[in-house]
Order: sequence, then C-alpha cells, then structure tokens
Amino acid sequence: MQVTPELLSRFTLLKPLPREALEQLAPHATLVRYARRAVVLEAGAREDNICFLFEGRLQGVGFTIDGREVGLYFVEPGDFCGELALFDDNLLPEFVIATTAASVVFVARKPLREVMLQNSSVSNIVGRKLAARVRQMTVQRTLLGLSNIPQRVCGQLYLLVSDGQRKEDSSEIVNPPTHKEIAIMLNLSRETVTRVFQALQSRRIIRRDGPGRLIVTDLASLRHFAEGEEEL
Amino acid sequence: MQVTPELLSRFTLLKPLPREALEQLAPHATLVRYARRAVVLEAGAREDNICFLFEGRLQGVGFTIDGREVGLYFVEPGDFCGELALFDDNLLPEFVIATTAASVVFVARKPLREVMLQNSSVSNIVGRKLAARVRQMTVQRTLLGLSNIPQRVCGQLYLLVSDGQRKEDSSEIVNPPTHKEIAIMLNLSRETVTRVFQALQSRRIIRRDGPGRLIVTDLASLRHFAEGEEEL
DNA sequence: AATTTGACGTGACCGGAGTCACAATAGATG
DNA sequence: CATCTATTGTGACTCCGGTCACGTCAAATT
Repeated sequence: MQVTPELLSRFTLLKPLPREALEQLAPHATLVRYARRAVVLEAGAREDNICFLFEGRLQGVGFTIDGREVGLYFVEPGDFCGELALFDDNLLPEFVIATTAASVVFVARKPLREVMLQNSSVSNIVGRKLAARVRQMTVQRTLLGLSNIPQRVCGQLYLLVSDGQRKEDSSEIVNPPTHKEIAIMLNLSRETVTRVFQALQSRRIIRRDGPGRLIVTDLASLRHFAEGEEEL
Repeated sequence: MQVTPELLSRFTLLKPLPREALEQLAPHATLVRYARRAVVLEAGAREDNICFLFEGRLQGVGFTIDGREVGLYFVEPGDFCGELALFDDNLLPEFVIATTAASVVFVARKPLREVMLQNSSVSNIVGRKLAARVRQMTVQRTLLGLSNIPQRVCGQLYLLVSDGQRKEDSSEIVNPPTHKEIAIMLNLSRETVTRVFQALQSRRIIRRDGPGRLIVTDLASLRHFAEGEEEL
C-alpha cells in the first residue's frame, strides 16, 4: 500500500525533514499490516528496508545456540527498527516480531540513506537514535544484573510505562507484551513472570483491563519495588 | 602528552583519514596512561573526549540499583569507546575502567565531530562502528540466554579470542580479564567462573602463562563447548 | 456450539549457582 | 626480604527459580 508524505511526517525521525525530502521518500515507502506473531524482519537476511512502527508493538528477538529465545528490545509506535542497515551492509543480527497485530511503514534503505547523507539534520537524528538504542540496551542489560527477581520484573514494567506516556499517578500499557515475551527480555521463565504479576495484582499495583490493556494503578509503588526500596 | 598524526593513524577508525584531517585533530589529542583499575570514563559525566585504546584492556561497567557491577563490553587495543558523545549530548551511561595498565588517546569531541561531518567517509566509519557496537551488545546479550553456565563461559572466552587474532589451533589472550571481570559480563559469580576455568585447565583447553597471558591450547574444543556440542 | 489454540495460573520437586568461609597463591609495595 | 593486598582455588550449605505437570480461561476457528 502506498504511503503519503503526511504519513511519513508522523514519525519523529522523519518529522523534521523538509517537504521535498518526504516526497522523495514516499514512493519508496509501503504500509504493511502484520498479524500477531508475524515475522517483520528476519535475522540473517540482507534487510533493505527500515521499519517504522505505526501501531502495535514489535519485539527484537534473538536465539541462543540451544534454541532459547532472547528478548532484546521492544518497539513502540512512532519508533523504528532495522536502522543498522543505514550504517553498514551486514546482516540483521536479530528477528523482529509483531507481538500484536501491527502496521508498519517500510522505507527503502537506499533512498533513506541518501536523504540522510544529504541532509545533515537527518543524519544527526539517525545518529542520535542509534545512540539512544545503545543506551536502551545498556539499561536493559543492567536490569539483568538485579539478583532480586521481582525487582527485575518491576524494573521492566516501569521501563514499559515510561517508554510510552508517564502520568503522575496511574498509567496504562497498551498492547502489553505477554508474560513469555517479558520473560525472555529478563532471562526468566514464563511462570516466574506470572507469579510476580500475581503478587502485583493482589497488591493492587497493576490491573488487567481486557485483552489489550494493562493498567498500572500505583506507579509510585511500582517504582519503589523497581528501585528495591521495598521487597516484594 | 602530545600526540602525532602518525599515532592517530594507527587506529582503524582514523586510518582512512586524509593527512590534513589528522593534523587538524592532533592538537586536540592527548595520550594518557592509566593504572590498573583506574576510571577512564565516568558515568554521568558530560564526556568531552572520545577514548582510543592504544594498549591494555578496558571494560565498560554499569551498576545496578543494588550496587552490583554489570560488565557491558571489553575494549581491545585499536578500538575505542565513548563514541556516543559524537551523536548526542547525553551523559555517558556507563563507567569505562582499565582492567590492566593502559594507555589511551583522548580526542576532543568537537573537532572529531567536525571532521566527521565534513568527511563523509569518516561519518560512515563512525556509523559502522556504532552499528558494530549494537551487534556486539546483541551477541553479548544472547550469551546470557544460555542456561548451561559452562557453555556461557566458553562462549565469552571464544569471543575474547576472536576479538583479537584467531589462529587455527591455539590462540592467546593478552591481558586477560580477571575471573571477576568475566563474571560480571556473564551475570555469574566469580567462583563459578573459577570453577569453569579449572575444568578447562584440567582438560588442557586453556593454560595460564604468567600474569598477562592466557593461552587457549585447544580452540576447537573450546568452540565445541561454546556451541553446546559437548557438555562440560 | 464444539473444538482448538494460546495465554495465564499454580503446585511440587529438584538441581545448580550463589553465598559464605577460608586457604593458597601471586603481585605489588615498602 | 617482608608485608599487604588482590586474585585464585575449594568445600559446604542453602535457596530459589527452572522445569514439569497440570488446570483454567478466553478468543479464534471449524
């Protein structure tokens, strides 16, 4: 499906682009819808598109030698992934999978790269974004250092709300990842995540609201647990 | 201590630079020696230098909320770190510590950034390097997914030799990290790493040679264990 | 409506890595 | 050389998260 420059400009990465650049990119962009669990980007493939997430949620996933899934990062609407292809010609190291039904905009690598090179403000933005990814991976890795497991789960949960909007008292996570998807992010078993969620629900800190919404009713308490000021 | 353009050109990142660019950078570069365990870059500080490692070994280290150390990456001679400062103005998320006596070349951020912007081949290289870091972090994170702990240690060991030179049969790791430094990379206790090393030594797969050299006498076996084809 | 599928919930058991405690080195430092 | 400190080596015990084996439930599919 074709894409208009207006749609492109809704992504923070592309928003600052001059009109001409957007019109230059639009013919090379396509909107694709994916069902839950579909593979959006494939590891080992030469990927020729940068993937902008319009709605839904994606997850970068790797696999260990013994076939275990490893969660690397989540992609929120407005964000993008596959940006490594803008910098080198190596293969994508991870899979990107739709954890919910999702619509993404693919922008071909070469035109975007050209726009990036011509437009220094864009290369700045792309560079900042890649740097942000490194920071995000660092935070995620640091989470794994926590030996207190409930604390680790709370930390992940807190990251999930702050990636989106962060209200004062209560927040909601739309299209929350499944327990298993959280588990692989944290090197935990699915059952352990379930048990922590149970504990948080019984303390009225989180609440499920239908299928696609998880509500954090007591963000302050969640942060306390995430910061280890209180034991779960 | 002042730095000559020739010294700068010994780093793979700067090697392709035209002579003029190197001469432009040299006045803003200083050579600094650090003792073992010294802090080279400080988390939370506005870092105004990119750090090129000339000799020794550095380690990126983070800290969890409860004060536990988290190993993020190793820096080998010829490589560099602190490159995030080229892309944004945020604070450095991790410490960089000298795991051995080390000499590094600091290059001021602004001049390097200008050279990078003017010289598209440099910005390509820097971009590739940042992308390489993302890939490296992905590999490191995937290692943590291994539930077989000896396998995890062997994987790290294998990464350490292949980062340097990779000979057919036997390889050596100069300035090898301590057991503790490896432990925090792998989310393990120091004792566990020691025990795995003991097992590898008794099988004549690795051997210590004095203080600063670890010799991998049977690289093939190490790879087998790393790939889980044989249980340790 | 019946069936299937996948996500969530929960108990019991067990293994193995963390922790603690201490010894033995080896390197630095005076 | 003597001393001190950091690293390595090793045993014993404990605990807690993984694993297995279910059951429940909601949503999709027939």
